[in-house]
Amino acid sequence: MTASKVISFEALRVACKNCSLDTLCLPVGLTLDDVERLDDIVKRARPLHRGDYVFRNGERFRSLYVVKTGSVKTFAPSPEGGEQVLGFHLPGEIIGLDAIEKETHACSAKVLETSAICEVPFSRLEELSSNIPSLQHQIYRLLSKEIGQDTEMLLLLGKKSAEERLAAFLLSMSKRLRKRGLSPTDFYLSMSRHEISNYLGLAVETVSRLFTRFQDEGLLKVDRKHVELLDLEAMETIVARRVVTGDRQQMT
Amino acid sequence: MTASKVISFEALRVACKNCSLDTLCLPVGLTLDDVERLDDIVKRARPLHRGDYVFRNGERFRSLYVVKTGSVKTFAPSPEGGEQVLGFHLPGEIIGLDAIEKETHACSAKVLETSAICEVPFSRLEELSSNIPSLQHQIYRLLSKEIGQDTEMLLLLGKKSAEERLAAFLLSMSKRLRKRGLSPTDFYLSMSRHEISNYLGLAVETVSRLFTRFQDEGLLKVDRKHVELLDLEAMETIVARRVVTGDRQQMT
DNA sequence: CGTACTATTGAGCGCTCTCAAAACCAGTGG
DNA sequence: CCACTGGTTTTGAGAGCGCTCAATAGTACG
Repeated sequence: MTASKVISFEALRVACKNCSLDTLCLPVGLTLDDVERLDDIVKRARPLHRGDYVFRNGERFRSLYVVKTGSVKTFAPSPEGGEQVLGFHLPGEIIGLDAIEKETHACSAKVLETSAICEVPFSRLEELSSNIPSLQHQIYRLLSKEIGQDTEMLLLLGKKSAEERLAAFLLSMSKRLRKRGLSPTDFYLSMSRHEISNYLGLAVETVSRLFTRFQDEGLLKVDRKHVELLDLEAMETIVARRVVTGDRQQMT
Repeated sequence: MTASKVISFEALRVACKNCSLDTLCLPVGLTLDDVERLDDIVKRARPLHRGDYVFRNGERFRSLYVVKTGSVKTFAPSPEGGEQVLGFHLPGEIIGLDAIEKETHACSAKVLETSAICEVPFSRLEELSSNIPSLQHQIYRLLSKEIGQDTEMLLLLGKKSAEERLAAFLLSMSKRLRKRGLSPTDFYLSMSRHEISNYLGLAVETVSRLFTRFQDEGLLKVDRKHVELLDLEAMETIVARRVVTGDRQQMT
């Protein structure tokens, strides 16, 4: 909490000319000067096209990447050619956090549509964070947040039915779009059914059937990649239904 | 990489009188002086008994905790009284990393057997890390590692069969015990079948049946909580078998 | 206007869950 | 020492969810 000119969230957004820098900043604690220094190390967003890689499994880790526009999927290619989709990343979200430890990317990242991606060289970010405590704190928070999200996903995959998984997925998209000022009820999915099903640990056919069923039940309208959520509340109910399957007591 | 007296891994272990400090340190980059300062902020390990809480869901986040001896389970209690087991933590492992962001513990941690737990006040650790770049780096790595582990677990729950899950669980225990210098093939499980099944997203009965089957197949011997792994290689094969279910190609 | 891919729909099967009961274990008090 | 009790673990039988296989429909692109 450096005393000098602490900037507001809005000022911050303006200050971030070339990148979704607000992802890395908190609305408090960073001075305009700090933001400028941060801005300096962020490389200009380069536009990537559908199918382009942001980074590949096995590459040496050098930078974090922030999605500015578009969307990215991360996935772990398995030897036999199959892949496990690990996540979908929307504007404002950071990818590459899992590679810090081993200094090698354990997964690949591919853009799903034409996207602008900012590169943040990690070593320089690290240096900078040594000198700006609130930036350091923000990075700790970011990493911690990622852990929290993984934990939620873990719960989803471990304990929830196909229905609950798809509902949770759609609600997650909805909330993240809302956060970026986009419509939380009317959007296009940039990923295929196959990718969704892979991500959710389901078969493509199951996902397809569920979309149809949700539509029949009036929860949403779906046409190809275009989704319109009609009853967010009902979907919340589906997700919250049962957190744990058949759980009697538990001592310990 | 401060030039002065950089200590070795062994020296480090010796220097850590009251805690598994090596978890927080890297064998390189920290001077003896650094380690002492780190040691100063770590509170003496207090012994907890089976069923005691390290922290509870909803409590304000103040500290990270390092398991020195014994074992801990973390879990997210669900409203209806059920719980979702999030992880089991062995000596040398850190818990609480997911609470940094929200400054509130989103899960609870309970010791499974008599255990010694070190407390590391996070704000002091954070301060210290501002002044010791290599400590900062190590914390980034720790957080990143946690993300990587969650990702692996995610893959496990999303895509693997009951058989593969239990094998992966046992191998994970085995590897972690080996890392601490304990027998990787002969050990006692401090958690109940119920907790294992909950963790793996399976029914208790399924886990029980699998233990029996693994034993029949000569993979292990099991008696109550005592497990003896007889064929680590075969178990590795089971886990690696199929990373992704029914995955044809995938374009994009 | 085909070609290739993606999405949907249908039928059948298998893995894992659920329900139910028995076996086993640990601790308690007679 | 043994019966009693509450708990955990094991074992068995049956059902259902979601997967697999297969075919059809719809869509994008050359």
